[in-house]
Amino acid sequence: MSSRKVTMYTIAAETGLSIAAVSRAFDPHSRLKPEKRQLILDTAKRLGYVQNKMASRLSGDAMKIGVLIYGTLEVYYREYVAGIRDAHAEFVDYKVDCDLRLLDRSRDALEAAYAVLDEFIAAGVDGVVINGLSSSEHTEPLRRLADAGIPFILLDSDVPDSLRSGVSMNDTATAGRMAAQLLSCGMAVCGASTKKTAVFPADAGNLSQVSLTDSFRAGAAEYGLEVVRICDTENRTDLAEELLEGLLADHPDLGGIYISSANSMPICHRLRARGLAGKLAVVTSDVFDELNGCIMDGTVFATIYQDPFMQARAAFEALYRAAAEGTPIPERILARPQAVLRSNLELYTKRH
Amino acid sequence: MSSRKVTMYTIAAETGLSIAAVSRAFDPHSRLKPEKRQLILDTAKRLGYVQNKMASRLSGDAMKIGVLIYGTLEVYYREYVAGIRDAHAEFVDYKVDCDLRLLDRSRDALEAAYAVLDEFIAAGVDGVVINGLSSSEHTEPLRRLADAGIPFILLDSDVPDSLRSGVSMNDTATAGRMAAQLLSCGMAVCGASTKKTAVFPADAGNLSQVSLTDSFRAGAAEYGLEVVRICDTENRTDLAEELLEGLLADHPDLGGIYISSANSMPICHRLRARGLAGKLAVVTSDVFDELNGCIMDGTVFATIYQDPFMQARAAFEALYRAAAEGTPIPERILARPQAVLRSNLELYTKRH
DNA sequence: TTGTAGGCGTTATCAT
DNA sequence: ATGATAACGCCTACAA
Repeated sequence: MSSRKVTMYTIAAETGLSIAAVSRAFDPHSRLKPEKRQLILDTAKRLGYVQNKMASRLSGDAMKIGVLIYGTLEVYYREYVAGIRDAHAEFVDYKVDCDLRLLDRSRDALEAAYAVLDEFIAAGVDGVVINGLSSSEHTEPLRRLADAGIPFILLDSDVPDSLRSGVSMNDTATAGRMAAQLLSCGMAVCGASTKKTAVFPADAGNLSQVSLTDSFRAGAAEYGLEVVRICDTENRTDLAEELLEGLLADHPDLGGIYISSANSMPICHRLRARGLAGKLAVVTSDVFDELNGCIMDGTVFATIYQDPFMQARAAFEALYRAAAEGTPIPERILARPQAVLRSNLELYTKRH
Repeated sequence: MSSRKVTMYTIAAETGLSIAAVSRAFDPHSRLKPEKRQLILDTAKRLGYVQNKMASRLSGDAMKIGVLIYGTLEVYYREYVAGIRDAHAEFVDYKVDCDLRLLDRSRDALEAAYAVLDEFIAAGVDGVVINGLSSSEHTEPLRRLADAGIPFILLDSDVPDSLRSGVSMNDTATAGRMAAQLLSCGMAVCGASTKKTAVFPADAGNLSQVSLTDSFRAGAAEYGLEVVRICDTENRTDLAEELLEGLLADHPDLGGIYISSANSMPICHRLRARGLAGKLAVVTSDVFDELNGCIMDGTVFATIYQDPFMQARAAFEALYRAAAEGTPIPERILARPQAVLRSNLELYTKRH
């Protein structure tokens, strides 16, 4: 079939120039007489030459990407870890190392997390992925990375003034609207008597949560729902229950609830205890073992999967390409939120 | 920072053996004194050695994967092409070539498609992806590939007795159940007066369509729907319309329709013309430009995206890994069907 | 500015 | 059975 694979040598032979000249022609930083460069680039195009990044990385220096996950619960950050490992596996042959640090808020102090960032700086990593430092109080330590010239991507939620290179997160603008439409469906199925709904965000200090609440509001208007209350749970289990009780007392005819955080279990339990499971439509976020039963028995009508696996995977990949190929880091990498109902839950409970 | 990266040379130095011996130790086909091999494998594990497939492919022979798409409409196979190109791009550095042949049923004869397969055999490709030859009448030409010892994966639908290595398709068992649940939601939202539904499969000779119909039936039972008719459209536009008229004549109180093929436009047009748009719940398959308007205006309540991009991508990847790394080809590669409603349609109408 | 030569990690071809 | 050694495709000092 046709001729041999066209390499730099093919071009060198064609043009009568040296292999080094050909190599330099493709490196903008390298100096080469413009006419020679042009000749090389032209014949390269004519011959259909494609650079083999494999070979080029082979002789290049190894690089390292640091990952800091400062998580809350293992079930939540497990997918992040899986996504990072997957991306690393894809690029490991290109001589990328991955320094993955897993800290748990319940055991490890915030200082430990900051210390990891400093270690990354000291080690001279080529990029960093960070999850769990998503509020403006962490701006200063994050900026130290930026000051050191190390690009970093925040995972899950943004801190715009941290000078991060980008964010990899769920498409919250769409997810909230999906939640509204699904909730309206669930309410129709439940036979809710009103269009009254309420939202339970995790924490008003988290920009993703704010965006979800906002886009849910927009979706509610579009699908004819009324939003009677926003119940900020401050990430506390007890507060979530308390707020639910107050909500139901004030609105006994409530038709639906959207829980934008992963703090849905206490609410589901209260609803069951009060015999309201299935009488009220509930839309939640994320997929995790504890929630599955609620979806199967109808306590929860639908949940929105935020694809943390892809979020993490894409963040790592962007940093690798930036370091290895000079590709600019996109400011926003958005994962596609997916509707999970009883009929397709099974596809989200097992490994990829 | 530990020591340097551990390579085969590290192991050779550690064990005092030659680099060649180390290389052989990892190749089962290569002969080497068992004790030496064991020593090498042990120290490799101890040192945390990981093989660099990049370097190994560098010195290895180039390979080629053939792709035959015998499609119906550009909008349908465009995603297949994109998925193939994406996979090829990921592995191009590993010296894989991709011979992509695009035929169109409306222009190219079946013989042309068969001829492509023979060309692949003659060229000695290392694997083939095939779409559009998904009925048992094509068994014989497909077997010629198998006889030549060339592994191949069918895309979209299976022909079990073709001796294919595997199939890459949508998870039809789940998709049908999703369709049923979504249809029941849509019917609740529409305020349908009955639970009567009907299915419009493409073609009873296509196993994927059969599976979708079956799983829809199962889902219908689960969600309390009645299936009053299966309308086999035989892939014909005119027949679809005709069957719809007959269906509505017999069941004027029909509540919902599930169209498992991509032949949904004629039905949508008829429904609109009869003023039934939005009065009846409709669940369709796939995402393509023409359908978007129907989703936005409520003629179609939901559609099920079958992720042809991933189907193609995964097929190519499986063949590459089989040829390059000896990984066994999974018999079934299943893409995750996704629910697309008005609120998230936008995420499916633009490029990845 | 340009060319030569060595190295990156592995496999394959020769000898031995 | 085993060990040198030459590719593989590219980059980069180093030299000219």
